[in-house]
Amino acid sequence: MSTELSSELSPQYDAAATEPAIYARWLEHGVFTAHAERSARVGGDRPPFTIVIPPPNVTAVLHMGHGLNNSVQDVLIRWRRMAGDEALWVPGTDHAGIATQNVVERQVAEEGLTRFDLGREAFVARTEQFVETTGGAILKQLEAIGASCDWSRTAYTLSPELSRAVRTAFVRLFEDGLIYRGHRVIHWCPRCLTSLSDEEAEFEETTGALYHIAYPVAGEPGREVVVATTRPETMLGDVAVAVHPADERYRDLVGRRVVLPIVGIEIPVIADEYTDPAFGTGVVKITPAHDANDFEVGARHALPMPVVIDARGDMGEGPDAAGRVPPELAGVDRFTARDRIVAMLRERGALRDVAPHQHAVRHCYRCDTVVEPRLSDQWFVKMAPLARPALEAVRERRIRIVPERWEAVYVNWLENIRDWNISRQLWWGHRVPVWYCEACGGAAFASVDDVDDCPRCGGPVRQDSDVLDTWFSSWLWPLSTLGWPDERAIDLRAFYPTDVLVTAPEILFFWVARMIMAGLYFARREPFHTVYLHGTVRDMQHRKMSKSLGNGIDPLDVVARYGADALRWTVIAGLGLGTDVMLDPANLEQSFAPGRNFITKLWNIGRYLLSNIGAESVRPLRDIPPAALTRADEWILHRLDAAIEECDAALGPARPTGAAWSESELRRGMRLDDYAETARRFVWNELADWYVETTKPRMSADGEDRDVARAVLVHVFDGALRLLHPIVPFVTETLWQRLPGRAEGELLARASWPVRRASEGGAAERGERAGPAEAFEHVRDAIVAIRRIRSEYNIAPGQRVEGAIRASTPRVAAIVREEAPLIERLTRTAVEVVDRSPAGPVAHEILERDRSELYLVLAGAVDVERECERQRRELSELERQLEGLAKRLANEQFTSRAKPEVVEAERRKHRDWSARREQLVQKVRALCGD
RNA sequence: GGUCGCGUAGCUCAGCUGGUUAGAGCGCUGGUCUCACAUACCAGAGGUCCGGGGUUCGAGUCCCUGCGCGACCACCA
Repeated sequence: MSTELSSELSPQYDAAATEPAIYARWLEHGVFTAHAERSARVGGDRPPFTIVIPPPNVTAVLHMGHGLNNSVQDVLIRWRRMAGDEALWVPGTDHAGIATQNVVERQVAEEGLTRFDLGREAFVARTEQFVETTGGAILKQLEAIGASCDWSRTAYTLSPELSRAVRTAFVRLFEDGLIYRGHRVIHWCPRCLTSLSDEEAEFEETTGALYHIAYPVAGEPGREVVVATTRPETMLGDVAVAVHPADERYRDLVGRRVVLPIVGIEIPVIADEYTDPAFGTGVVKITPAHDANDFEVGARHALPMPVVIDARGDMGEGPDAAGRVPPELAGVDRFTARDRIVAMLRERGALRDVAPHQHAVRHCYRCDTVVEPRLSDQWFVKMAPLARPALEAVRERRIRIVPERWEAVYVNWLENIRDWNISRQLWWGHRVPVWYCEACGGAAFASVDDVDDCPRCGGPVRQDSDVLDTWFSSWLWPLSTLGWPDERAIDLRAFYPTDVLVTAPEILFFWVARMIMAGLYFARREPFHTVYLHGTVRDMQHRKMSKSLGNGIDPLDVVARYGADALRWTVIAGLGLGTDVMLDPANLEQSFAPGRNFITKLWNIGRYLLSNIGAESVRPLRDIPPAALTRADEWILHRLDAAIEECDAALGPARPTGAAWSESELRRGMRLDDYAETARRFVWNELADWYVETTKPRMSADGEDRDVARAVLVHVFDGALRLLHPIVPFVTETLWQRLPGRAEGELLARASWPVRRASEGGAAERGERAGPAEAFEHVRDAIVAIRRIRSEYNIAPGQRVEGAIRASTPRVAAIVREEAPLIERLTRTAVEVVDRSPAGPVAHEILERDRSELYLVLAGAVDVERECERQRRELSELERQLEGLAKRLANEQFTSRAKPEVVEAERRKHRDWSARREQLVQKVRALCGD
């Protein structure tokens, strides 16, 4: 990039060639690097503004979901950076236990091996190497979409620093009694060969069958009970059948025994409230080792818990299975076993019924295998004590969730929180920092540092072989990336708590809620004040984009074709609060047209500006005497102020003013689509469509006025580029570099966010300026009216016509008269202002006869008679409403019972409307002549 | 089964505490190569605000109900 003043801009903007160079320039100038010492929290003069990235899996490749998520974060970060905050966006990756291990296992499988063939150490080494060579590619890809992350702070959940944070957290929870070893039924993935947390075992609606099986009552030939089950194969592990204690039908059976078909052993009939008498036959089989509920029942009744299905999901061969699993079923896959058992039952006449059954079955969130409930020993975190403060943080508005409706989901989950299974039978991850002494057999202990000898007896120790759930490192992310557990770390002091967390609702429980718990528990502060949950990128059929459906869009492909700006603009402008973004993978052209077209528009405004300014320097706006400004100048400056104000309102406030969000702040801000739309409307519909057009004649005439137009144009375009930079950083930076007066090393990326010009002056000055700005609206209205009539009467653009305008007031007449040249230029209609002219319909008649003459009647905008009618209708409508309002205010019941502020609001409304009526009455009188 | 949400133009959605003529983008129709831009410009068409009832001077907005759809949670075998 050169900063030399150039009057030429290529006719087409070449994003692919420009963007990488601009990005390199930002890096070179260290624009993205945050300086902790500048944070007001450590004595600096800037409020910190921090976002931690939702770390993508280290082996992931960029997809549209990332594109959306990171565009949002970058908009916020760039906005705050320009607004003067010390902005920090922490990037990084997640080691992603199961996901990464699965990838490497697949590689190993291609060599005909399993991870067990390699052995733990070799497998982990191989995974490390794999991550080293191919991992983190996604971070490079984020650069392509313009992410302004502070790469000097890139973090990784399995790095030595973050591993230390993980161990410290584990040890603290362990010593506080919040981590315990539990023996119970958990979700087990027979393919990944590991346990899963409740959140990792996802429900999927499935149509299965409900099998009714007869269990003969022992010692009472001919009598039987029928149980219903969706999983007949688990019957091999049955230890009882249960009925409800109050169920009359089976009362006499309680305490008796029934014969378990196929296995042929006797099991007791027990009474337990868990049984629902209304479901099926009211008798339920109890398989404690393979069903979480049955486990509870089994525990209550001190029943044995034989395991009949092994870790791989095959019918077991272990000691428990002996005598229960028939030899012909041993080692058979659970689903095959189901079919065989059903066949065996049918053969023996024990199958009473098979009915289709709709139910939700849990699947592994990583490989989609049907989860097998399995009795095992796992590490759990006691969640209730952690959940309570997390609930309070949201209830007390120290954290807000946007959009608000997710708050209920959050609260609901936390109120019904269940303990978190954090151990995984994997090899890739943080190994559980618990050691067992082989010699003295004392209690297991946790340690931050590796342990070689038993601290009690000095004997040899053995570390727990499990690893921790990936999310056990992710939940520390806002802390660990900033230096925790070192409480004195400057980043931690300067940037924690962070500000906004941007993510998708899918990981509200997995990640967001747990981060809040961790922040409050380990650092006594909530980790952020805003959770922004955005929608999902979907195709035109509203399907989630996915590899398997082949309906994905590769963001890098979009960047290559239309540029990162086009991608960013399209997703940000299309992102209503909490709504999904629909894109058509089959038609990228159309999907990204809004972004591409808008960027082209910006580019062309830049071309116009530069071709009219050339290498000459331009006076700063503040050196232009206010009296020299034209109506159009005043108008566009006024519109810029309005745009700035609206953008600020759509985006902010950036943080709560107090310790918690106030009621009035709560629902404001984070409307990125409103911000984008406001900026777009300003640039396109106001700056380009109107202001630029008005400057054309001024540019071709020499003299003072040309300089004024140039000064205003540069000022306004500069403001527009600043306003748009967070969304489309590349093209705005490129254009901004070319504006007159740029010094070497000056970058838009760290220029200041625009402020309203009006706010610099006093209130009186603001009011004074509103006049000329409003006057231009009359000119605009006149032009639109003339164009419409020309279009209605099909007058060819080349054909000049004469028009007469009758204005509603002398003031409007004066404005139109003065601006006649401009009106003529923009409508190709010579206009004349007359005091008396034929009224609208008459004018049209003349027009029909002779198109060389066009009579227009202007009253604000349109023909006087229609306008008169319109105003009359409006007045009568207003009067009707006013009457109703008066009625309400006169109503004793209303004024005494309603809240005082409501009554006050109604009174105010009445006053406003009355004033409005006065205005209308005046207008109608002037317009209609009565 | 529980909780929450949604149904407004052909499509995707805005419409705050009820109040003038219900908006935007895309798409569509007609007209223009006007010296920054046809990836553009100008003009326009298009809505019984899901159905029914109620509250109100006034309902897209509040209440009830019916229909349709979605999300999250959940141990009904």
